[in-house]
Amino acid sequence: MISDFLRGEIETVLKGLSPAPETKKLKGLNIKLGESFGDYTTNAAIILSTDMIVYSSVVKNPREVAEQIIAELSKNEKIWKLFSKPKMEIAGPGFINFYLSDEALVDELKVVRERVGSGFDFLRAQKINLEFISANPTGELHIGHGRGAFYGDALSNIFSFSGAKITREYYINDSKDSNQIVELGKTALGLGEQYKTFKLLEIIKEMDFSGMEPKEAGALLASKVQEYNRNFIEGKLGVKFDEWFSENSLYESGRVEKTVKILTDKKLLHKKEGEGEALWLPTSEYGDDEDRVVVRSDGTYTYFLSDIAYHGDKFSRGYDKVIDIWGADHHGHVKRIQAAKEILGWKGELKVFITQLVSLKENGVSAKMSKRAGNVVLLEDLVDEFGIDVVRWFFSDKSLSTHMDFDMVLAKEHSAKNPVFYVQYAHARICSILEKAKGVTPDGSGLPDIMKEPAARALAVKISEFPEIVFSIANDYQVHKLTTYAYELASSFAQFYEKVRIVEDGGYNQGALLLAEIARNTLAKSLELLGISAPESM
RNA sequence: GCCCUCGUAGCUUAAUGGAUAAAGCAGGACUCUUCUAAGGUCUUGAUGGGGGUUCGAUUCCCUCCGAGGGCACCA
Repeated sequence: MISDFLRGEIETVLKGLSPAPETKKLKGLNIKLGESFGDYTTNAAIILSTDMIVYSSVVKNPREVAEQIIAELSKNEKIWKLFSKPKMEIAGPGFINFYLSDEALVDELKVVRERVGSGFDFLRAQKINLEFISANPTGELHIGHGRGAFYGDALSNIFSFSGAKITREYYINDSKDSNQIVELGKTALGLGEQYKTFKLLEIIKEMDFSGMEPKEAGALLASKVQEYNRNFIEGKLGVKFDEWFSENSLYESGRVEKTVKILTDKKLLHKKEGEGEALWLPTSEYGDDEDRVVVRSDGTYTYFLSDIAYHGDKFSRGYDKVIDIWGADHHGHVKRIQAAKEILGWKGELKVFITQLVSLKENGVSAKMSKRAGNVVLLEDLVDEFGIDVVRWFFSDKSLSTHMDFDMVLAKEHSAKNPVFYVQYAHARICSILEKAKGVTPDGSGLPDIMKEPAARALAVKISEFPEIVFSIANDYQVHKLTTYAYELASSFAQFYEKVRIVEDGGYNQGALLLAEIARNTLAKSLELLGISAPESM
């Protein structure tokens, strides 16, 4: 990647300066992709300038420092080839802007072309487990689940595409002894109201619970609900999992029991004065607000205990990284599970991402969305109403921490002119053009020529950003950057399309044809990673 | 009361501490004899209030105001 290479070279130059900047300062070094300020831009001279002024006997301003950096970089043959001297400019308070040479841009295009097919190796050999959705088997998925679902799916795709070995996992809270299963059973038997929804009643109607205890009825109903949810997730949402992990299996396999034994053997559990026979794990010594009960006074196990057993199981499978994507209502669990990891010394990294809830607006008034109240908006209804592509885009173009306002009225208006159609339309357009040029294999010789056209060059630059975007997301998990990128890429193509004719009288503009093809493939890959279809005609 | 998020244009959202705060929708004005006008061009319009750190703050810190979520021997 060019920005990566550039960063390395600039750091080398900076470290070679006298006096050398503090490491702290180097952390503020930026290499940014830009449009109005060069293809790449850096603040190297600015972050340094205060040091220079303080330490050097000769006072220098950032622009002077920038000149010095450019002079050093110019001695580097590779840099020279990439940018060439007149293409490094000082601007503003001392930013250095780099303009790629056309040759370098063409080379980069060819790299992207190949990588779109083969993938990257940013996360090569990393084993990562991603657990997401994990909706309770007590009801259908609501729109809040959509965030974790689409985010987790796209992030998994991007990790895989970056060379990691991914396990997508779904945890099923089907422990037979849990209160929620018992409550579900009561509802099944007509003895309770918990989790009662229209759909649940429909399912109950088709089943026979006669003669069952609440516990049994609940377990049976939960398995039915789970089956329904799984079909929905795999079918309508198009989200696939490698592992559907049952909480109950942890009990059946003795994993939970074993966890208690480990904790007991290590003398990690304790009773509390005046708090009965309950056994506590001292999570407060590891950052949690208070200690947590793992074995209740009556000897039964808490959810936290099975969760420890579950995470212990995940880590025992040898992942470099274990990622949990939880809803905002679980944020209070983050500290305790992190504490459990410290206490038990699991090897590897544990990351927990919290997806903020989706709030519902009706006629401008915010309404609550609670699974147990009647006021639920089901994800399935949303998908049926707007289509999976629109819903995925709508959910994926926002950062996870955004408190998303879902206004049904606005969404309906929005869907007609949704950005996702714009992106898909650009893809379909290119396909249509390429169809006309079927049988023509552009050899790439026309590429340097077409770079002289600003709109073509701008498109090429946008395409060359693709590796940077993937790399960036693989490292900071900000999936929404990909929707932004896909839109910008589509927009760059639309502008290119206005300016450059690809199919000409009796022939083709070879450079433009190849550029369009690369744009198409990059666009298709971006959509694929997001789990959104790339239609060939619209 | 404590903890976690969030507050940016009329609306929905962007912006690893950087240059003129960026898009879409909505509003206004143009643009098809041309490979898909679901397109292109131009335009109106914003960082909740107050302090602080910094050469530079939407971003970091403090405080106030407002919104959502969580504070079980439920899951």
